[in-house]
Amino acid sequence: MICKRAYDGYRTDNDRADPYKTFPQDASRSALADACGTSARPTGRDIAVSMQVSKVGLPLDNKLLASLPRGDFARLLPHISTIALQQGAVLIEAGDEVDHVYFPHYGMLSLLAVLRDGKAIETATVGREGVVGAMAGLGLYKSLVRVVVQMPMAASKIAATHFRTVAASSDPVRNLAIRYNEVLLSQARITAACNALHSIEARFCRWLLQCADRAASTTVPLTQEFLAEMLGVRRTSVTEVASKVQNAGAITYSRGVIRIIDRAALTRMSCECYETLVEQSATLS
Amino acid sequence: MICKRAYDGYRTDNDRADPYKTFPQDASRSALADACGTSARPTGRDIAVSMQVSKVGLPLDNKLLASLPRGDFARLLPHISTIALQQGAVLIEAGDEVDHVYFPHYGMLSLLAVLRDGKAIETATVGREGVVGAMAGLGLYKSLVRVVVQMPMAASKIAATHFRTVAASSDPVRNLAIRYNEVLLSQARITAACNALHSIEARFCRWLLQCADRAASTTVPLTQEFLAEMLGVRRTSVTEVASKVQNAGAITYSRGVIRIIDRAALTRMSCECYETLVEQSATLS
DNA sequence: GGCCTTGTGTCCGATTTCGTACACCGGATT
DNA sequence: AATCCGGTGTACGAAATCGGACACAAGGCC
Repeated sequence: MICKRAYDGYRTDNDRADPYKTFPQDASRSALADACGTSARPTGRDIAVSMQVSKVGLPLDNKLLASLPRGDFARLLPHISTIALQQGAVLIEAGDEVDHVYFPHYGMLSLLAVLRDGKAIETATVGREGVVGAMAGLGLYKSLVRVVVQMPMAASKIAATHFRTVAASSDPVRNLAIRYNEVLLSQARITAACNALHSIEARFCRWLLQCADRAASTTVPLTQEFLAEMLGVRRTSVTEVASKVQNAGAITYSRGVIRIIDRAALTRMSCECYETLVEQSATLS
Repeated sequence: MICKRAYDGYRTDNDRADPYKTFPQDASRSALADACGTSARPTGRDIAVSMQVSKVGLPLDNKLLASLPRGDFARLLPHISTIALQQGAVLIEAGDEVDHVYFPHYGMLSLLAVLRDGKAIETATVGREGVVGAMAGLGLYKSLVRVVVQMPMAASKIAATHFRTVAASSDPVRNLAIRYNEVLLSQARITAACNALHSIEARFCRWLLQCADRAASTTVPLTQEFLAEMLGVRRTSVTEVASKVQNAGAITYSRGVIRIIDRAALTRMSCECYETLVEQSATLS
């Protein structure tokens, strides 16, 4: 039963206790979800982890943070800690209180709508151009979506209370949240249309393109099972289209790693939605 | 070809010139899309149209306007005109400048994502609990969706420039826009999930329930063709499920009028999304 | 009354996607 | 080297949905 697969699989009792929950299939991977707890302000104490800075990036790698006026950014900075996130981790669960705001440095988060039967489906993705949980700084306290980590990544993390305080007296910070929310809205709408009108093959290709952009790489480290969840289809359907796309020469893949060989071909096999997403995102930023 | 049907059908050259565009099939209906131009403040001049007030409602019929503090509402009021809208009218076209903000008094608007091939699909609906175009008051000038009138209705209309001016110095007005945007986001996400995971039958039923709520009536004045557009499916698919739902005793219908006979049965045949929509909307308001 | 137009019903084969079961394969573990 | 397990391939019938064609029916209009 789908219900069982999706729900029990993704939310065990263990998961609930651990804020950096992992999907079962990731249990065997190296546990790199250790919050570094490094203030971005380099103090003596932090020199020890400076090696990790290159690994986890800097707050200014996030485009929204980078776009803030110096003064406003400076007010957020003391509250920022940098955190590494493990692939598959559930950053925020649907229905939970949003108590932190996350600004990705690199990598990709997915926002999933969660149905009562436990099925979950992607409604938007967030990379270093965005933020999740920012509306918690403007009065919305409960998340309506599940936020999962699509690939190993790092982010700046700010307690919602701190973010709220700064936002209350900083127009740029408030506007950042509002404007990015508009991007999320646009993405959700396009996803709604795409889900209703486009084939699995087209959606599969669209998703790979997005993901490759976010990874800034032609290699996408994802299993077909994972992808099937995102697209809301059977795993075997993904296998079928993946195989077809591979035969067409656009990608190769093997055991959890998909490589894009011919981006143009992939674009041709995808729907217009990829381009629309890029365009609208640009328009709104 | 769907493309031809949807696109050419819905945007002729005539349509472009007329701000209150109508769908072709509505051309024969009485043209009641006359903007009343009545300020809600009853001046002597307006007594002549006071008969129409009961027909078109009052600004305070809109729940968002009604929720505003007296003072803030008073600042919007001078700029409000009341307008009647014809079923099928396109209030805002995707890509167009948003130069007015609309607060429905009753009835229902649909927000449609428009694809390049002209196909359009519903991503959210707005009734008297909401507003469209409000983000134009916060820096977003171009609409990313098409807004169409689902049933004869009336709304308060404010020039975006005026709304912007008031919003700039009124927290409640600004918050209203931001908060309602959150509702639209929630709706779009649920729609995305529903489109991907639920059957046409379930979505058909969900839509009727929503529509009936907004109409505050058990009668929904819509053709199957129209509904098919909203759901992004073939007209004949709608006929099939409509017939099935009618045989189940939940509705009766005939030539553009659907009547809900057994709401409980209809709810049972619909997906959870109807309830989720209601809940999330309540949570966010 | 006859004629259109619009809305609905039905039928057809084609295609996509589903649900499920099971085989296979490769890398990690032991 | 043997084993295990997560990831992938495949097969099959069933169901949903599509695309398109066409017939029918209700109501307005002449």
